[in-house]
Amino acid sequence: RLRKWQTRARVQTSYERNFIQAAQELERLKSSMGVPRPCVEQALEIYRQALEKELVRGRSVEAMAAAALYMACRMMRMPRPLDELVRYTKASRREVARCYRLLLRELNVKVPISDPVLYISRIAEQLKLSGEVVKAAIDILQRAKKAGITAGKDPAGLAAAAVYIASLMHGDNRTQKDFAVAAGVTEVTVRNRYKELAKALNIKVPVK
Amino acid sequence: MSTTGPTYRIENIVATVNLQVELDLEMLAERLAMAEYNPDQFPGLILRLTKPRISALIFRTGKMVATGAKNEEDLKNAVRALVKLLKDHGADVPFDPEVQVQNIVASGNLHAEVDLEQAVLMLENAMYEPEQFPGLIYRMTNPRVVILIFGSGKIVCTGAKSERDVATAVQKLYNQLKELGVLYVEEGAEEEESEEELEEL
DNA sequence: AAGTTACTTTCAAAAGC
DNA sequence: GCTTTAAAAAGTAACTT
Repeated sequence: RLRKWQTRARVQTSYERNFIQAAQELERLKSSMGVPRPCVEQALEIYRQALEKELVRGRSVEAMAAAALYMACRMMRMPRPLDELVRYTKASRREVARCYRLLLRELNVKVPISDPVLYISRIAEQLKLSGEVVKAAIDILQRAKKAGITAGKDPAGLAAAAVYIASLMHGDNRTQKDFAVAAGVTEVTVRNRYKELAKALNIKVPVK
Repeated sequence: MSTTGPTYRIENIVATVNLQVELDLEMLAERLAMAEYNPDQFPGLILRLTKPRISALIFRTGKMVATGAKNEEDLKNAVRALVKLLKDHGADVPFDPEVQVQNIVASGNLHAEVDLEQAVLMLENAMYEPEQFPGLIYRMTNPRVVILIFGSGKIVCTGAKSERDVATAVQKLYNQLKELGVLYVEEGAEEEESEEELEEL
């Protein structure tokens, strides 16, 4: 056994072993969550940098890999909510969030500010909405941002409400709950954002 | 009429007290009805005072942590009350133990809305993740405090060891944000905000 | 849909796991 | 790192009524 250990130690450092574990975990997340390959590749690069800066010490490979993937998806402009990502890992939300903050601080990476517009496509896909509706929703969000009513709000909730309003204006008859589920927020949140957006942007919704 | 600069109010003071003597927490827990003591869960005995509403964590080593005070006066009164309480229940503790303020939490108001997206791009050591928390988290270097900044202009300052640090930090934050041009006052509300917070200093 | 309660974030100290 | 205390901010969530 000693010889086997020596052989392994010679060809595979702890760094490499850890990296391989992370790569396997990211591969698993990719297939279970349906994350695009570019995001996984970006996550691998982030994880590699984290390993080089020894940020993985004392932390679980799963938590750091999940945090790297979360960051990678945002960098690739294909954000996945942290709460959704956490459902596929055995690491706790708290641990993943802590790793993410560590990566933000220690790596010289720029993660774009979370933009509610990026949450529209996923909602639209799930509800099979038209390009017209998507365009209208994007316009609503841009106006909302100019009106200064988006500060501190969950981008997913803002996106859900914008798409809901855009759908109503295009004669769609799906409920607030459909949009809430698609966005991963509650109906209460969609309703609150909807009221604020309609009021601030003077949006009149056709009474069906 | 002047809703000029920023205002703040101390919400909580955390302090440590060193009684310099070993304490029998088991005995104290038996004699003090209001005491909460679950050594399996936490090594400290928990006492909640009601006069000034302050909570104390008392440890075997004679060290304690007092939280909940809104001013130094309440803190001093609480320490006196705690000392008397412990003495009355068999613990031989000194009358005026050493008290050290460890952290001060204050809420505040910049009286102007803040463009958090712009602010996070221009401030060093700032983080803004609306997906997880509505406030921008700003780590100020000097004074060394952490400030949570909300879009409404309301803030929370924590980590300060003195009220002076809070005052300095809040004013400095206001100046920095103003300089960065990320503060906005509602067009028709330059001089309002109805609330009664005249007692903020 | 309104209300209530409760959790997210930040901080520091204590003793011990 | 965790456990426990307290407190505020604004948003979101989960129950009740």
